Amino acid sequence: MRRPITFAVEKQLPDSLARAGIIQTPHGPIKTPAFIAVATKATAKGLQSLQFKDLGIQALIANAYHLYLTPGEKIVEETGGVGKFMAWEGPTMTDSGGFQVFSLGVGFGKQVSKFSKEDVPRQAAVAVYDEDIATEHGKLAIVDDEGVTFTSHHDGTLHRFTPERSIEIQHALGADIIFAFDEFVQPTAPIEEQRESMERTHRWAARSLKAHRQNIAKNDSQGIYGIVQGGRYEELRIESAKTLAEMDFDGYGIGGSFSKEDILGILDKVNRELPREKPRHLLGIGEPEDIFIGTAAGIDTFDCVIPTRNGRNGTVFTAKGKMSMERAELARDFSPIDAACNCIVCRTYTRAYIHHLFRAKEMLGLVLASMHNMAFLTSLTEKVRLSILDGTFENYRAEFLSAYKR
RNA sequence: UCCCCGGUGGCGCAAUGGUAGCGCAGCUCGCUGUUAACGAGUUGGUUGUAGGUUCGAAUCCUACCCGGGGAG
Repeated sequence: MRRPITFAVEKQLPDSLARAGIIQTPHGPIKTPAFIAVATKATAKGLQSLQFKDLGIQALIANAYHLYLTPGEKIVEETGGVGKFMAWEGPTMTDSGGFQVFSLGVGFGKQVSKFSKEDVPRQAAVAVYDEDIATEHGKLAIVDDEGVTFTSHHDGTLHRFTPERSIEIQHALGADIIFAFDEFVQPTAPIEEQRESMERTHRWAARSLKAHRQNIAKNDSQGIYGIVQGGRYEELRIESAKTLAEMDFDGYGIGGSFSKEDILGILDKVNRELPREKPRHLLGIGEPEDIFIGTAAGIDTFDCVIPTRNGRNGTVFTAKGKMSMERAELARDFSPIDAACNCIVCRTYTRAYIHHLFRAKEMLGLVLASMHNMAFLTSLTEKVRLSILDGTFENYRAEFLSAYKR
């Protein structure tokens, strides 16, 4: 039986895990390494579907939790799936909602970060079921082995996700690639807590996989990725990768928490445990430096909110590093955002104009910055891909990073 | 001409006797499986002018200047 999602490695670098390949989906190919645009609520904030191709977007990732709450997965299903819903013909993914249930439930207002930071107060990163803390601000997320009960961040209503329910929702949403329902705990959680959470994630992975394979029609049109957890602990990460590798997923997501410093060290060890012939997706990470680190460690696809979020918030990427479009010195800068960039924004508008739009709080500024950032990340990832294909990856990496350091 | 109200950092305001705060603007920074067009930090003031009362004045008194309103 031919699976809906297949992966072919075109080129594997000899002394590295870096590789270039093609993921085939029912809605077309994804040439990897690839930067997947985040479209949580069926919109890549600020960008029109019509523009996606021009911005180098190959595929999108939407979110089961958000679309379940609004507008509801049934409505998306009735329109023909999340891609159709948002007028996008290409490949799509959906995240399972595991991350959101925690970060929006108990964690809301508590400054949850995937990255461990020393200055975050201990209780600030609580991401799991402390009922006292939860009810303190009316939020709730209680985990049991069956699933998780939580309140909607919209109206406080009570909901329950199980691995089976998450898969059912993702079936309705109809993306080409769906993700197993996983659990997320704070990066600073002690190893015992991480282990417990990881083992629960493994059980949920098996159930997610089973729920998917049992639905013949959906199994025929959608692929499913398992999610590696284990926090910042190398032994847990490796164990998680080994455990999931034995399950017959169509690909693997690397989720959860890292500290920026040890992401590389852990990542390539994790990927060595995963089946070479299956695609690997690094969930939610995608600063330019991360693309190189991830690729070198064997990651095939990335997704990240950073191009659109930073764009909306006035920060743009350039070959020489990040830059705030609101800086006073740009008032009379009539050059493009990035002279080395040939995206439509850089070919059309000046820094002075976009600076003005931000100062004037005109929404076009947010849109243009988001467009450029998206084009920057997809183009960077494509260049990474080409450099792998022609064997110049390490050169390109060194060249880019030396110019990029700000 | 007289009467009333008001003059506080770029703008809008607060502080009525104890040595001036806030919002916005400005400046800078941060955002990594998006409740985020968000969040954080920060520079600016001899309080219209000149005197006086007081241990001490943005606050009270006098004069003048400026703005707004009213009377004539």
